[in-house]
Amino acid sequence: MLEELGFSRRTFNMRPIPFAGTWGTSSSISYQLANEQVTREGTSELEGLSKKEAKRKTKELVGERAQAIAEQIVEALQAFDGYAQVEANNGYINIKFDTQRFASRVVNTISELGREYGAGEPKTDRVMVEYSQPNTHKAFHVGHLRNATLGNTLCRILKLAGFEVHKANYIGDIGMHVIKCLWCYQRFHQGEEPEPGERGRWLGEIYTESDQRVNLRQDALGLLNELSNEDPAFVTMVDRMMKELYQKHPVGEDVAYLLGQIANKREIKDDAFYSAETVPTFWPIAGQQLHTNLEMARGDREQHEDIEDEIPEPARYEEWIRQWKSLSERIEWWSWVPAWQEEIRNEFQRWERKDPDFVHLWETTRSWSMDDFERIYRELDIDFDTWFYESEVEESGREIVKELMEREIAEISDGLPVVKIDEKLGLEKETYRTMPVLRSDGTTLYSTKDLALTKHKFEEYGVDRSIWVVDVRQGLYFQQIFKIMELMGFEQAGKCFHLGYEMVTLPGGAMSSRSGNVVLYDDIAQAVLQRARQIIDEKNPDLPDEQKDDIAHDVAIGSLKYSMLSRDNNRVIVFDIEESLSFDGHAAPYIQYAHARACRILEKVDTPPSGELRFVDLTTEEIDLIQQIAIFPSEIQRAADEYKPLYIATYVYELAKKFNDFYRACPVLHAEEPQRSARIALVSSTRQVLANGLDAIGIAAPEVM
RNA sequence: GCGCCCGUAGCUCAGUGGAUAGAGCGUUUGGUUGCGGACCAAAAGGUCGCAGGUUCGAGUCCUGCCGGGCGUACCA
Repeated sequence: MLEELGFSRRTFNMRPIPFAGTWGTSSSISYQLANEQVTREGTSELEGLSKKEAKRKTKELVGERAQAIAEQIVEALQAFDGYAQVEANNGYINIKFDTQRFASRVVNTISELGREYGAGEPKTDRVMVEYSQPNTHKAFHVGHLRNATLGNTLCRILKLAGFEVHKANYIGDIGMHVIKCLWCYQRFHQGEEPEPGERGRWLGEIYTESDQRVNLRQDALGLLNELSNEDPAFVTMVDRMMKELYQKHPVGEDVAYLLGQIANKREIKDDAFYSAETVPTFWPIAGQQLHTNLEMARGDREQHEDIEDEIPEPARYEEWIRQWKSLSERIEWWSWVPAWQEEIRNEFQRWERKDPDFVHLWETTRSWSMDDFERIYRELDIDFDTWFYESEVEESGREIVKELMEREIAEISDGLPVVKIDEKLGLEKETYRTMPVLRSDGTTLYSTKDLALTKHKFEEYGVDRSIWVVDVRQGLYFQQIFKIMELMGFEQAGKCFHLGYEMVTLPGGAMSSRSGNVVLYDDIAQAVLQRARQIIDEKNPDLPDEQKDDIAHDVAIGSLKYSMLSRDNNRVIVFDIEESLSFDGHAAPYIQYAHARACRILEKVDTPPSGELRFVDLTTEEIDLIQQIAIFPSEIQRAADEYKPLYIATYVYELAKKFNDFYRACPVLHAEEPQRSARIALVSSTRQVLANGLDAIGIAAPEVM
């Protein structure tokens, strides 16, 4: 057709018309054609103009020409049948569909396919997705929730898009964290055993305590170092503080060391002290000074005009004092730390030689955590086809290291086997760096086990693609793993993909169980459930209790999941507890509510519409809604192609919004025939797509709420 | 140093090289002789971090800079 008009042949690149209430497709091809014409015809009009003016003129000419060409093409298109209307607008060619015909086609398709609507053609690729990977002996917090939700949703979308999906979990049931936890348990909590149901959480607390014990020195000095660097008042007062310290604790070398390091803002190191009493003795003095400084920061600033800018905000002092207080409770641990670290190393050796008592304790406590995880997955409606365990790949990990050494891919450096990846690849610029594959004492690292597991996945599972849903901070780590697999000659390494996601932080900063700045899944789930239940009691007091519980669960969990999915995965989520308890606006309950509303209408229909549907005099709201339900399958495909559950989270929200617009503007049950039947069918289709869409992101669609 | 990510409305965030950059929260003012008000409408709110470049056309692609976060050999 274009050739007839004297243009060269090309494909029309169509996209939806971006105006509400119109339904069809548009093309900006006229711009491309106009540009070619203008360029070809030369630049006589542009002569003598500055570069900027020439550019502006060109833009103007192209714009005019585009409109002319669009009109020309529209003229030619009028001769064809099948469109309701064709028009040239603002240089674009808009082809509007016959709404009646397309509306009934979309609605009929959905009604035929039902739960299958949105599913893609079966694909040949088998995809393995590894996600969740919680550590036993540690608490499950909202950061883990992001991973589990993202991974599970990705699996659902890939499956719907037509891929054969293999869901894998990889439990961190051994490693330094487990050893630390069990050391602390035996040393300080021997024989204690909480109620079933609380045991997993309790173990997590033991782990935190252990971590605090071992890191006491590091944490205390961390605070002092921060104060040296960021609180000028603290540094100024260091002489007076040292005088006081010297009176209480006259180990001259240590006092001089502290004085020197703080005064010169140099890092204080814990192995530089002669006496283990120095820091614990200094601690109350430092705290006193912090309180004095806080008073000063709060006080009349005019009195300190000379250093006004340098004094930190009172809020910072409050935070420092909070940290100081928390550390004060355990500062007497200082002298124990080296011995404890030694004990933990010994504990690791007990595991290495499979000491029966130790293994027994490990098995028992491990199952406490596993019971918890299984309960949480049930609550979240998240499941797996395969469960891998770190403890199962330790041996094959050692073998793979042996192989790496024999093949000279790995070498000994500083007393431990490492792979110098850049060197092996002949890269000049540092890219993959060096990866240690075993500790110098022979114990296995995370990398040791992951190499073995990856090999296992390649050899035992016939997967074409393998995806790891893991925190983005491990980006370099996975590149290293994949490169090492490549160096070993595994072709599949090219089809490995690390789907990274950013962390979940709290308003007070990054989550850290050691500092107590953490939101546990169980706590937040309970709070959200309670709130959901409370709202249902208000909105729908007559429902039976059991049903209320079910709905509260669907709404609460859905809401939590949605908050994890409605942000792009490479964006940090600042988890706000207040916000997570609000069910208004852009959140899962909004979408679920639309679904419940649709169900309500359908419930009141006595006889379902029969015969051919006639969509006459469609309103803007109806057209927008029909368009939205029509694009569901392509949205699924797009989300699967790009590994972006976010697209579907956004999509279902938009759909709910459009349904609510429709709901307000278009009476259904009170409409006249044939409109009534058509609208009932549209509500039914919309309900189906809402349900399918929510299912794709793992969120329940209750019929009543 | 090197590498990755983020910067869009007061706040939290969407945005597939294409038409007038959109939601939610918050603020102000309204809406049920209609199928559920967990809803809806209106108002106010923008140098899309800055500067170049590519393009007929850039929030979107490229380069440089600024600001923030993260990673960078025996944690996972």
